[in-house]
Amino acid sequence: MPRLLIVEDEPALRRALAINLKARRYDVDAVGDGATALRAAAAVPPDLAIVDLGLPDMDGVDVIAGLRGWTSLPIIVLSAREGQADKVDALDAGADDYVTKPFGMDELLARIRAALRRGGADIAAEPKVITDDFTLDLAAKRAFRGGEEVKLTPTEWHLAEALVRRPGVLVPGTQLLAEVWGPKYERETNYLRVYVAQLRRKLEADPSQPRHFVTEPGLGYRFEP
Amino acid sequence: MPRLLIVEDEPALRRALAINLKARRYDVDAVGDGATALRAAAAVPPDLAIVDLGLPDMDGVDVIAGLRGWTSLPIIVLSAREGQADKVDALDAGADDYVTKPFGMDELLARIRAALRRGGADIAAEPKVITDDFTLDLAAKRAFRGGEEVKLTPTEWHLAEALVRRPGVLVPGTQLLAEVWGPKYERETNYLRVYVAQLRRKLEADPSQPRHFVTEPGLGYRFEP
DNA sequence: TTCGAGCGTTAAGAACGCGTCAAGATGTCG
DNA sequence: CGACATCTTGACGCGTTCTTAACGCTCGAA
Repeated sequence: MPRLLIVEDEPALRRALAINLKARRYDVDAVGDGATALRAAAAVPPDLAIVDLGLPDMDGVDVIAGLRGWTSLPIIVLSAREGQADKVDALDAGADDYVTKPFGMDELLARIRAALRRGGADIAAEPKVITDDFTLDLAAKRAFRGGEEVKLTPTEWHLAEALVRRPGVLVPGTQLLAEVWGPKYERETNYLRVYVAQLRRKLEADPSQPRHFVTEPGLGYRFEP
Repeated sequence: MPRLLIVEDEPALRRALAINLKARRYDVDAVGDGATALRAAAAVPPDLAIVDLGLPDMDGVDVIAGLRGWTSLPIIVLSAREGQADKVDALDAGADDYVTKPFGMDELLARIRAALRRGGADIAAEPKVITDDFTLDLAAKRAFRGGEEVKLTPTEWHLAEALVRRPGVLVPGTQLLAEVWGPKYERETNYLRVYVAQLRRKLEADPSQPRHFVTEPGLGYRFEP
């Protein structure tokens, strides 16, 4: 499930948000001030941050800027301030969305979904990848084919995720190698051949004629949903 | 400058928006109903769409869904409706942001900047090249002609990209050779003849009378959208 | 008309990338 | 320590793609 970081100084609202979002099965991390927020985000990068503009220790805009310095995760701003100028400042500092208090939980949830969706983290929100032949539950790390569970090794999972994350898109071999084995392995095309073959053997209905893990000769591999 | 598509039925607001955004140097396309919007977007894919929910001919949510069917461009929704349910519906249909009327132009501009920033205005709508005869999806590395997918080899892709990246511009043969095969191959005009012919055979409706990959005798080649 | 230059077409061998298999190396758990 | 799973590495065959060369065509100039 996507990991959310809530930065809200008012304890009542912080708890309410945390409970509501946890009920929606999000992984929630809730902190009360900007410094703690930046530290928490650095320790375990969340998939999305919800930041209150009115914080005790620093301006919310600075928190946004601090996050934007090193990550591109979606940021939703909460604020009681009605002013246009605040909105503009926050958005230009790098926020992705701005919600004015009081707000409804439904709206916030919808905006979270929208932000995660375009952030690409939405695979986490809907962590089940389903095809005609097999199903991958990325969150639970379980794979099924024809009702039977199939066991994938860690490397196989890593490779499968790298492909499944961009459905229909061609991923160059070098990029897959860098993502799964590290940048130094970009030339070890052997690894790809071996592990793609194993994925196909375990997941495809007919491994010799793969329908979902497709080779684009000379270019890379593609996952077809 | 990024291209914006405005879908707003009220003429006064439509004009006001268009004027304001044009003053900000955006390329603006303003239409008054959903059907025209979908047609305009298909003709010239914009970098961002601003959609009013209350349209005369169809629900704004359907416009959003219609756009989402084939493109991932950022969509900002305008609405006078205060209801939570409308926001949730629009966001879940694929909208990226929701602005309630009345709104300030500064806020809208800030939200446009935020949407373009994360959409990566360049990659969002750019990598699809569409002609009467074929479609190239440069990001996904897929080519279609008449609904059927066509396979291009690595070199063919490379050459196609070099031409398609500069629509309507004449590219000298030496430049193409240098870009695809390397500076040392600038005299191997053979390669060009062979591979341009293959591109035409795979993509043009009538390869013997090419309409999109045009030869400029003595000069080079040109891609006509 | 003849000639030559530039372009389109075709075909063949060479080179490359991919799938496959299998054995050795490494790691993990009882 | 041993058993087992996983990862790494090398080698081979096969199909595709690239490279290269030759030929025919058109068009403008001599």
